[in-house]
Amino acid sequence: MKEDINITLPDGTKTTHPKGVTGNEIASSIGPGLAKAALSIKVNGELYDLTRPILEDTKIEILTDKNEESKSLIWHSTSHVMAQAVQELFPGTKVTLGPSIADGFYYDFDTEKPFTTDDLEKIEAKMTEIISGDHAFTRKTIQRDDAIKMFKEKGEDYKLEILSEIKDDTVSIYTQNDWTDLCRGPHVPSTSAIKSFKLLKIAGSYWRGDEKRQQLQRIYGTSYHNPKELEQHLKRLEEAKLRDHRKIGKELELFAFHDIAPGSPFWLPNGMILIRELEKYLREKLDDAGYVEASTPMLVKKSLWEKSGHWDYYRDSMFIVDEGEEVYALKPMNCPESTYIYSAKTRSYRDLPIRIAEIGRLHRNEVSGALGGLFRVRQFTMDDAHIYLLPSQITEEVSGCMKLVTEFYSTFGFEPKYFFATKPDKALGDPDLWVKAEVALKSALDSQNIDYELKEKDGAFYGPKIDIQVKDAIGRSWQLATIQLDFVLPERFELNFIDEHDKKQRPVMIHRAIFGSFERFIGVLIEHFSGNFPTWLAPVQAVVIPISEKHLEYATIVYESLINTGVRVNLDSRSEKMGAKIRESENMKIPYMLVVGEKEIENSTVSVRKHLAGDQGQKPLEEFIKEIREEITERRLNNLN
RNA sequence: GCCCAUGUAGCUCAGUCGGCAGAGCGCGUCCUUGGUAAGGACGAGGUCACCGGUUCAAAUCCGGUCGUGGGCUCCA
Repeated sequence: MKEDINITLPDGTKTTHPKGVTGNEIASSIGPGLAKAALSIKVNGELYDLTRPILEDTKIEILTDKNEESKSLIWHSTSHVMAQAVQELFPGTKVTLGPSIADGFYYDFDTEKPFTTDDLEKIEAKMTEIISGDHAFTRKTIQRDDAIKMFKEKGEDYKLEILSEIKDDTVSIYTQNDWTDLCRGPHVPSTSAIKSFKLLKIAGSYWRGDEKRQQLQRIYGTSYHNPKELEQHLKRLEEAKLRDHRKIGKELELFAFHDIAPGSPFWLPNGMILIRELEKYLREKLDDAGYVEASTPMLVKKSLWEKSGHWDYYRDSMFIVDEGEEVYALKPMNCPESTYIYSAKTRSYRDLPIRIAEIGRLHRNEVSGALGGLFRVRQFTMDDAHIYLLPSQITEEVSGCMKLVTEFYSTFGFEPKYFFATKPDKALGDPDLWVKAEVALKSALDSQNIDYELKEKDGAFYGPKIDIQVKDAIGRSWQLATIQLDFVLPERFELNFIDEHDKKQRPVMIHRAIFGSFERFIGVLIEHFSGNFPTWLAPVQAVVIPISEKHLEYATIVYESLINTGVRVNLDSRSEKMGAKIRESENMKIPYMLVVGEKEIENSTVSVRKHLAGDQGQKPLEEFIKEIREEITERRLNNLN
């Protein structure tokens, strides 16, 4: 006789089922509607196939397409269908890995001939055919040795490599429509759960992500149970494209790239305004936070890089200038040179912490395939700072850095998220100092009640760090700021200070950046704001639009009063119709358009039109000036995004 | 760096089978003087990324170089 097991439903209801009951059976016992909608079952927190027997007392949850988690099942299942389609269409193709990812799935194939865009259509057609067959995904547990035999017969070398790494005696395989893959699962019950899918792109990849190993062909796709969701997903991709900083940067004349300097932006006057405003804001903040500013040479002898260790580990990414007698290199980082500012004179413990900021232009010879718009460049400007301090000052100083970062980000509407990375296996520096520093960093986080994620062993070899990510207006995360402790550089450059007993001691060093690089940060800002910058950042803050030539005189008065109060304003005196001028100003995303005609001259007013918000009506000129000045000075967000 | 795609006017892009280089926007000149997202006419503007090959003939086909875009760390 079969024994019974107790199943607890999410609402707390307890039911009894025979041992070996499946998710399908439980769902049916609850209701036919649920049985039909069910995609998977969560057993003690682990996802199971609906056909997999449950063997012990447990809490369960039946998942339908309403649950986010079930999406990854659909994606993963679709990747199997795609792999089947590919192998049917292109015999001889070997399968490798095909996981679900953030918004879909991919599968990597080893194939003689790379796929083309036309192939994608063929593969999609074949997949549609397979899916319409309503084939069940069936799980089978088999002996590892049997699996090895099976995949050997199929010539699936990559699966054999995976099998050789699995230590269990048994492995699971999944079959749909006579096509079988080694897979941990779980899967949706049947291909019919895949209601809509799309293959998105073909890309190259490497087996195990290792460029020294076999080059593979990767196909990305996504799929949904609800066709509407696919539509929404594709729409989101379109929207992200509209925000692309490369597109907006061109339209708003912020920067340009030229073949003559791959990976290095040419900053156009409008983009330069962004840089200047950010620098200005940064410097205000740094002054308040007790920083001093320095500037170090861009081109230095290689002996510096030998001393810092970069020559051994970083040389491939450095631009080297060999002018005959001496080899120089363009600095890829500011830190080694910063130590020369510190050691320019004897430091007392009373002087610490010393906070040295540097807006430093750096060059890194990134491989050509890594470049991308402002996000990955060869020349960039870092908002760097190096803080020299006593070990006992770590908590307070790191707290200060985090406060600075948080304040900074709030100005842009970014929510920071913190990551605490601890000592990696390969680490240099005094182990005692590592322990103390990690405790100090943790207490800095705790003292400010900051939620953070622990990234164990993810610190730099020279010290633990706190990384800070922000989420932008459409929910994407960006890693921008970092606060890193360094025990190695002070050692290498023999930095010291005189302590209260007149003894030389070694300081600790903090590297910190708030927005990382101006280039990347501006790229993120462009996409975050969709180019609709808050007024304080907008390259042109207002444009005066006279209705006709008759109003040009008054328009000039308006224009000059704004100029005189420091507003970046244009006067559009062309003989165009007002509608055309407004259209162009809207396209250039200028925050304020000031229309002036007969009525405005009579009343000494301006008609204010706000970007994306439309006509705001008349307002005395003085009032408008006061308001825009306030908005700019307070660096207010405009909430247009 | 590697795989795929791609490069035509300042910008966005057409260019079929290899047969005289195109459009819209922008720019210049002139006309027009207007009330909240494009007024009109005329005109200038090209080493079809670069180098080589095939051909009577190349933007178009082939090879190479350079640039750009996507991907190459989401673990059966």
